[in-house]
Amino acid sequence: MGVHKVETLFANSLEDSALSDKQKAVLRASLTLFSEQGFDRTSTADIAKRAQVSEGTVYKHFKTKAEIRSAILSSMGNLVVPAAASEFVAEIDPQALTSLEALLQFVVADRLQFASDNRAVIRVFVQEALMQPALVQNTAQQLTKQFEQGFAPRLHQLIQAKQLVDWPMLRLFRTVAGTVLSYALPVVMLPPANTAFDVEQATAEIVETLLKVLRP
Amino acid sequence: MGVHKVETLFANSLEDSALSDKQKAVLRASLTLFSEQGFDRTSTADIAKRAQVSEGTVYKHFKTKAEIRSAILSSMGNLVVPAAASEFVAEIDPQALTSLEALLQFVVADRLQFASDNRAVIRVFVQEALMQPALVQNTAQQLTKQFEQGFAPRLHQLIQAKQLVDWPMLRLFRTVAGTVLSYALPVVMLPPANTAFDVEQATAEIVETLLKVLRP
DNA sequence: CCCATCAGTGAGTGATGACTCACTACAACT
DNA sequence: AGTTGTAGTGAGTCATCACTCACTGATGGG
Repeated sequence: MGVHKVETLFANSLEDSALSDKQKAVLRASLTLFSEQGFDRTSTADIAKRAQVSEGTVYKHFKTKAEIRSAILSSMGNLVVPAAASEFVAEIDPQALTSLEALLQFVVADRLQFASDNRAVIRVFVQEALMQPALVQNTAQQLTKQFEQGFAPRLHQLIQAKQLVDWPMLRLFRTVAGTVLSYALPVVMLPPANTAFDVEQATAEIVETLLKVLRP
Repeated sequence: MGVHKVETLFANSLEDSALSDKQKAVLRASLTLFSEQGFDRTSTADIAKRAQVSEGTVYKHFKTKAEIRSAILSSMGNLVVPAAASEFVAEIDPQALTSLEALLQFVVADRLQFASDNRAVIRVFVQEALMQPALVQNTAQQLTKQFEQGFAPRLHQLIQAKQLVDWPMLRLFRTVAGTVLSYALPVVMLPPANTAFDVEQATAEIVETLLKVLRP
């Protein structure tokens, strides 16, 4: 199923960028702390401590604390999300094309796994999105583009094959996203300990539900 | 449809409590600022300024800044949510019982209106919920209780009348909540200017979608 | 009329936290 | 060996912010 941990993609994307080990440690520590306590409640001293680095080092590469957040979020918004999405689109099993059920099966399982793997980053993202509408809009646009290129054509095929109800793309997207969200949200919001989450079972339930709606 | 603005219920609930006009102004200003900039980025000086009050006055009634937030959130969690919810349950048109469609129509329109009316408070709540899992769990419990008392019986009736698919209550809840969320989320996350939101049309679409899933 | 009470004031305080800078260690090149 | 460049250090600075307190003015009861 490929790499789904944004942390991993993030780390990989840092290998290329000429950052020293300590700088990477700073970014990793920041991501952890931001997701645990929030950006504002994380001091640069905290970051330095967690990264086992002096506070000066934190500022050697990043001019401000906000720049650290930017590094994480832009990596997320402009690099990781599209990367994950296109990887994801590219990965779609060609045979998944043939049946609505197989397509849903794949998409739903994939996104649930994504949500469950990336609690931390999602939390940072949501937190920031609440204060920066532009961030929401950018990401929405990115996703829309990916969706229109990767998905819409396949959906049109399914509609023509009378396997999929003939609704506007936005409505199809909403239906799937909403149902997936209703399972993913508790996983992201609650501590992992409280949520014994069975991706397979959830997927089965969601797909069953969606098939009822999405068949013509 | 009764009062749905949490701000209004909140204000009403303050009328009773023996707070002076200035104290109420403090709470109102705090709510606005918290929802606009977040709790951490709002200074007590900001609050005082917005409430047209000296900083000392802010601390006359509330011992700490966190106490202001508590006043807002607990009012939300322990008072307003149940109040709104039970008001809401009590309001359900008896005739709505007879048909699944009428019930959905009412519930969906009501919750959409709620989301659209209460962007500000919802944002404060989500922001805080990200850092306090306990808050999520408390609210979830409150809602569950209300749901089980107010809704579950009616749903059981509909199931027995073969009007509603025989799924566990949690799954029924998820289905409805997920679909409503897929319409409500953009409204809450994006600035109102960008979202010309037509509750009626959205309701119609959601109900149509839900009927497809929820019929046996 | 005087005193007590109390909401309200705003200058002040101590702590915190983002950011700086003079310095060190070390590697690479001449 | 000497020079230069670069990553890293951590004590120090300055602004901000949550919170305090000595004071004021208005209200009302005796």
